[in-house]
Amino acid sequence: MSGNGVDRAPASRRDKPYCYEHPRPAVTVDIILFAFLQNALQVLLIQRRNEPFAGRWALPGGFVQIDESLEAAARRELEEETGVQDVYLEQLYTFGDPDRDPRGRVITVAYFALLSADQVARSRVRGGDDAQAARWWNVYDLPPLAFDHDRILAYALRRLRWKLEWTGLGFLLLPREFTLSELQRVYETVLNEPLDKRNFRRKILAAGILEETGRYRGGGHRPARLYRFTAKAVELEQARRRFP
Amino acid sequence: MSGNGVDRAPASRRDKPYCYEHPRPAVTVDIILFAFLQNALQVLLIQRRNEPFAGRWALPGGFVQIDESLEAAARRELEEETGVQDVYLEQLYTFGDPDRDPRGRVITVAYFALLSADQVARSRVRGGDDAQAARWWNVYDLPPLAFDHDRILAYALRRLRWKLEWTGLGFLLLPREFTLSELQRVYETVLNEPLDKRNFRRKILAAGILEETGRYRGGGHRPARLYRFTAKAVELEQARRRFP
DNA sequence: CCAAAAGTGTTATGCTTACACCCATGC
DNA sequence: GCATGGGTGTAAGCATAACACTTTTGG
Repeated sequence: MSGNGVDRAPASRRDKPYCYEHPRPAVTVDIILFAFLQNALQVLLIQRRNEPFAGRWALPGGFVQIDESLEAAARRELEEETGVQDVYLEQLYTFGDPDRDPRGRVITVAYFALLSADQVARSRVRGGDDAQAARWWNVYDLPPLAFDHDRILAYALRRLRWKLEWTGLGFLLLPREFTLSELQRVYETVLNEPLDKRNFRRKILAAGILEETGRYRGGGHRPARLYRFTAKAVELEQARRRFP
Repeated sequence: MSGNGVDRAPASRRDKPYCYEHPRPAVTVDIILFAFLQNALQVLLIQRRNEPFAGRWALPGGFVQIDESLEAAARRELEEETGVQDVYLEQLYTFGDPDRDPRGRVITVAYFALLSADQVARSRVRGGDDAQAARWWNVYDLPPLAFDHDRILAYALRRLRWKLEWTGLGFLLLPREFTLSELQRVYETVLNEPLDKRNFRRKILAAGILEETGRYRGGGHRPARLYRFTAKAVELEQARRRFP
């Protein structure tokens, strides 16, 4: 390994002042932001304003600043895009094929994020500098995507499914208080298969990560008990000797 | 996102000829190479020759070339270090804290690899440019490591354990033909707990990824049947709707 | 009283675990 | 013949999966 320092170039080259002995890739983070809206699993996409892929939809993301961690970069992008903080975030995979971006070598670290319904309500979704528009798309009905973002998204969906099959973290997509039927609908939508009501309830309650609020949601018919997740639910589920 | 091109600087600055508008991190791959030697789970480390951490042991790795994929970089490093090809390789995680390398911003994509006993036998372990020495270390008895490599290694071990708990891929650490007792010893060593012989055999045979060779290994006492893994074993186990 | 969603238990099946003795060989 | 590792089966407990009816409310 050789010198890793940076040299500021003289004023005559101020347009490209960061110089290195060897060529370096650009490093970005891309965020796959899932939310559960209108009874559907949705993902946030932004429409690109510039070439390449102008007009196409893409995952939100941006360059990693030189002095911020990867996760900090992901959180920053996420907040820029939605205004929301304290989002459940998890590193997904790093995509670095040399030709994945026609402008040059760009390595992207993909993060996947789950936005609760409360957070969606508080959020103000907007495009960044490079985008005309930002909106939620149903994951089962997506437009063509820019770059290799279809592949990244497919992978994120696999991971989300795995997560819900093996952990009880589905409540991260719901509001603070929710009914078991709502939670079941989340699982059914993500896993894309129907689940047995009694078995679902037994299993999710046995996990010990939910507690009753004592309140009820009346809505036309028999009121449903409201639950919330316990303070240590996320931690507990993460620790359940699964991976990662 | 702004210009991503590269400018070759004039001859006067030929020492650092690659210039960019914004500062860029260096990107490396690090390999956690596991093998099962002398009845122990071992990992390949190289001793650093240069500062920082001169004399300390570190994971093998190196810079990602500008025109190679991340996995290709990992395979190249692996072959440089060991001379072995066709290794089982899997992306682990990307570590990118700003201060993980005192020389500057270095983001590393960690890959973990499993070397079969045959491959170990064929390999010629040697240090790279930057190393004085390379050798195998028992994972349960490691020296202090350079950078954040202890953290990376701990994570790799967690992943390996998870892999062996949930898949039958332990044979990747053994020679082409092996006995069930040898396979069990691999699992016990990696998981660091004793396993029941009968249950282990039932489970591993039920997975349908092993077949008898018809041959036996005599070694002092009652000869043991030799098994090999089937051609599609790796594929099969990967596909078993687990993650990743 | 009817529509709509909430809520609730039991049984059968398969998987996991625990556990102890005989077998084949080399010396 | 004995020491050493190879090889085998069964029973109990536990988790999963399948399955249908009653309850509560609003209109």
